[in-house]
Amino acid sequence: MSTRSRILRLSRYKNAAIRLKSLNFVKVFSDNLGDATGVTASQVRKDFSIFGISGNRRGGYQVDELLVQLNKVLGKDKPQKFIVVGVGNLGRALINYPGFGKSEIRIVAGFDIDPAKYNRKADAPILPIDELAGFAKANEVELAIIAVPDFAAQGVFEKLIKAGIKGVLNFAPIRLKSDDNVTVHNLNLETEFENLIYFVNTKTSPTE
Amino acid sequence: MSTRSRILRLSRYKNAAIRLKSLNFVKVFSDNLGDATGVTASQVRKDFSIFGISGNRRGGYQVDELLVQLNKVLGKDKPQKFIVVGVGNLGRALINYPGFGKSEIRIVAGFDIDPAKYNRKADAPILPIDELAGFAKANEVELAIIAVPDFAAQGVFEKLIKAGIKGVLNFAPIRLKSDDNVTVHNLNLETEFENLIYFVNTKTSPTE
DNA sequence: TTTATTTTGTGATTTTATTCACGAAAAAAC
DNA sequence: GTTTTTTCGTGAATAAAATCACAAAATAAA
Ligand SMILES: NC(=O)c1ccc[n+]([C@@H]2O[C@H](COP(=O)([O-])OP(=O)(O)OC[C@H]3O[C@@H](n4cnc5c(N)ncnc54)[C@H](O)[C@@H]3O)[C@@H](O)[C@H]2O)c1
Ligand SMILES: NC(=O)c1ccc[n+]([C@@H]2O[C@H](COP(=O)([O-])OP(=O)(O)OC[C@H]3O[C@@H](n4cnc5c(N)ncnc54)[C@H](O)[C@@H]3O)[C@@H](O)[C@H]2O)c1
Repeated sequence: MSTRSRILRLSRYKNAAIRLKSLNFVKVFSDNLGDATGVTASQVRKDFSIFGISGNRRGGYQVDELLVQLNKVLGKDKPQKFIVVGVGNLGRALINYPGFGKSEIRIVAGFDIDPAKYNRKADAPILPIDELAGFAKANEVELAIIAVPDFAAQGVFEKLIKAGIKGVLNFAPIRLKSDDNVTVHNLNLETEFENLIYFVNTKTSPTE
Repeated sequence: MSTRSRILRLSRYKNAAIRLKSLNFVKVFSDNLGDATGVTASQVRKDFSIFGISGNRRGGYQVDELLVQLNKVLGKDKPQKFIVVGVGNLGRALINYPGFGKSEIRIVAGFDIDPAKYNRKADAPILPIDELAGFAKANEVELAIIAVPDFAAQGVFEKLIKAGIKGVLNFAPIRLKSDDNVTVHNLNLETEFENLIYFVNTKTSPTE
């Protein structure tokens, strides 16, 4: 019923709806959302139908109402707290990114092993890794981002599990395995680069 | 024949093969690669079969030979030059990432509108955006990364097209459209966060 | 009010992707 | 040298995803 790509599409519909709302749309049609996200109108309707999101025949979807429903499905009707482990180039970019603020994503702390990174005064404090479990429990955080080097990722993952973390977004280029207790999404940027390279090379290749 | 997710899998097989090679494996089986990447062995063999990558019955695949073939399919048998537009938090993280060096991905320059970012002396110089077209043509770069704020992304995209860029990896949270001349991969990190939130929330939800 | 038009919602159909299953080849064991 | 074991390669079968197509509802027009 709920596959990864279907949920990714719902997020995109939500983003498209936000954009259309900012252009003063009051209602949108499946056709608009399809155009904005690059899928067919019936794909949009089928996705909505599966989550019980309904509109009005001939009237489309009320943007405000649609956003409420999408946010509800996506679990974004309440703030979601994340911690970041590894405050290097990437970790810092995520912590400093103000765009998450607009959404309900809150990065509440960073953890590192390098004392030079510590900063207890920042909005999202940067703390020693030893304080991870205590912080996560005290603040009821169950989502984490791994942004440490590949060789450190498995160890950090195990610490996160012990700290009661339930979901991990892993940027290190190794595959961490999900299990019943912890959902892991591995996001390998290098793989995304390679994918682009492939499609550019095959399209421009003079042999076809 | 060649779909996006199939190519993503090939990249993962390649990464797995590199890791197994570093563990002194000389040959690998479809079963090993499946385990390492989270797919079935027959998926691995089918993917290989589609690209004419073959091994030996009972002997599996010679790691070195496999890597040569995978790199060839993926277009990674030669260095691939990228430029980054927008040298902010994310752009800087990408430019400074040494991990791309090991692979054949080379970020050869950054471009920005903020003079405070310029630095002609760096290995990958940071240059004014006006020099983009000249640089891209002089250095035969056809791949680019967009790491500017959302409102600037469409404008930058059009400049990249004029500069003869053929492939774009877009980190700004708006959907840029590919056409026959330019391949675009939109990578929305917020969407990835939302996806994780959904799966964690639905799994831990006490209602099911 | 009646008729025409538009757009949803969803089963039926088609397309695409994955897995199954087994013959053939290669290596190992006997 | 023969038999057994293992693993590939791939066509056939199954499963999953996307699209089609159309009745039903809602609105607008007449
Ligand atoms: N920067 C990029 O653009 C980029 C691109 C692709 C992939 N990645 C991946 O993302 C991850 C982070 O990359 P980065 O460029 O930010 O690396 P980085 O080296 O800049 O930062 C890593 C940080 O992790 C900290 N660290 C190391 N071991 C730790 C541990 N055991 N516990 C807590 N903290 C620890 C280090 O002190 C450092 O601050 C890496 O796995 C990298 O391969 C990064
Ligand atoms: N930082 C993150 O973790 C993160 C997370 C999700 C999405 N993103 C997206 O990635 C993009 C970059 O994010 P960031 O945090 O690095 O932003 P940033 O504000 O730190 O940097 C943006 C850079 O782009 C430059 N710029 C602005 N307009 C430009 C133009 N027309 N031409 C050239 N350069 C221009 C700015 O001078 C700045 O250096 C944004 O679209 C953001 O939404 C970032």
